[in-house]
Formats: sequence, C-alpha cells, structure tokens
Amino acid sequence: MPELPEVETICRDLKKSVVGERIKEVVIFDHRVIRFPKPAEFQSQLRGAWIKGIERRGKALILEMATSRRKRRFLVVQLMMTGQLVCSAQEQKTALTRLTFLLCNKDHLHYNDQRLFGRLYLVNDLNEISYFQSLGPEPLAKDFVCSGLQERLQKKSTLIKPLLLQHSFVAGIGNIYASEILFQAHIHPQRVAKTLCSDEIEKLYQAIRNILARAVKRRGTSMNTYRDGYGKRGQFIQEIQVYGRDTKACYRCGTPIERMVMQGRSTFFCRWCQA
DNA sequence: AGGTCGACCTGGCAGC
DNA sequence: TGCTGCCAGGTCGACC
Repeated sequence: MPELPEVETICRDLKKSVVGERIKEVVIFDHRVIRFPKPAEFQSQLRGAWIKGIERRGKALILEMATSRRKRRFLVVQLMMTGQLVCSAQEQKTALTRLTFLLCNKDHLHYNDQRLFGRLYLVNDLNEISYFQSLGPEPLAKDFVCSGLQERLQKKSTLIKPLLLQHSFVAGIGNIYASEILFQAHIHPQRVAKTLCSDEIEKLYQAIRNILARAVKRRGTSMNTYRDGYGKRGQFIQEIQVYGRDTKACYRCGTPIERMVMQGRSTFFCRWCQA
C-alpha cells in the first residue's frame, strides 16, 4: 500500500522520533519478515546500535545504523502492501506486530504487517538489495525534469499505466497515484507510452509532481491499512478523484468512473475526461 | 531485451 | 451464522 507520499510521511515522522536513539533490544515475533541476514544475526547486530539517520528511496525506508563495533550498516524496510512502522511511548503491540525495536529511551518501534509481504534487511551496502540496483529517478527530486521524462517515454512501447508502476521507470508511484496522475493529466491509461505528444507529456510531468507533492502535504492516503509514523491515517483520501470510485460520477464531468484490470491491477479512469 | 504474468501471504467482505 | 470466493496499495522471477 504505501506509495511514495506515505513512505515519505513515515520517514519524516521517524526522523523526529527515533533518529539519535539507540536500540536496546530487537524482539522478533515472526522471523519471516527478516530477509537478510539470518534472524539471530539481525538481532545481535542491531542490539546496541545507534540510529544515525533515516531516508526514503522509492518506497523503501533506509535507516542508517552505527552498530556496537562502530560499523555503518543500513536497516532497510520495505513496507510493501500492508507494512507499518509505528513509534509509540507505550507498548501498543498488536496481533499484527511482527517485530519490535525496544529503544533505550523506553519508546517502542513496531513493525506491523498483515500480509507478511514486507521485508527487512540489514546490509553494509544498499546495492546488496536488488531493488536499489534497478530503482529509477525520484519524481520529486530537482533532477527529474520533463525533457528527461519525454526522452525515456519515447522508447517505451508499453501502456502508460503499467509503466508508471515500474519502479525502474519512476520510483515510488503505486496503483492509487498512477490512476490519479493519469486522470489529472487527461491521459487514458491504455495509451501506448511512446505515442504521447509533447503537450501530453508536459501535463503528465506536472501531474506526477503535483499529485505526489500534494499527497505528501496531506500525509498520504489511507485506504485501508496505511498509518503514519505515529499510527494515524493520511488525509489525501479527501482529494482522491478516481481511485476506488467506479460507477460514481466523475467530479469534473459527471460521467461514471470506470474500473478495468490492467496486468492484474485495478485501474480507475473517466472515459470522457481521459481520451 | 522488453514486456507480461503469477506467486508470495493474510484478512475482510459480499454473496449465498 | 457460516462457508466460499474474491479482492487488496508491491516486488520479483519466470516465461514468451
């Protein structure tokens, strides 16, 4: 579930609550969420480690750790569909808590995950994780420019909607924002990427930046399981135009919003507004 | 090589 | 009430 705006929100929250703190103990309730190294090693290497910083790349959270041997390590958390990383002063463990970092200041940092798709890694180098090797440009970064997007779109013969979901093409866009971005840009999800004209690409570029930035400002979209770093819901749901609104009237023209399945994923659009 | 499709998991909900 | 089948926001490996 969490896409770029949700992960960015969690990242900013945790920057305030856990950076500078030290891990006293790692309590593992379900070892399946730990992908690397082995759970016992994961636990022992993080015991006593300092959290030096936190950042986001794509939909991944990267916690920079200084371990007891003063070695720099990266704790990488991919929340996938249903993962949550929530910091609280009380214990607040739930049935879905898979792992808890007990901090020396008595706070609890819980990793909750309903579907167990999420993953945690502890690595020396981010390139040990294949996700980072193939990650495309950050859409909110200064160097993400329209001319670059145009150049890359012109090489793609795939449909635009699934292309927006490919993290190697642009980092961080997921299924909700892909539908919202194409609606704002007036582009039909089944358009072949390389057939977009420069006017449409300009609109697409603006929509990517605008929607993601506004969603960050509103602290993300809570459809179902997403919660921020304090366990609270996001507010961008109030600005959603098409996602999950099939059969309801388009806010712009009144035509019923339609749902179709593209490559196994629900896609929402307005037939009238997105030619 | 680029594009597409299932598998990975669990829980909630609609329909019978 | 209780069962079954379907659906879910991401990613990766296998296949064409």
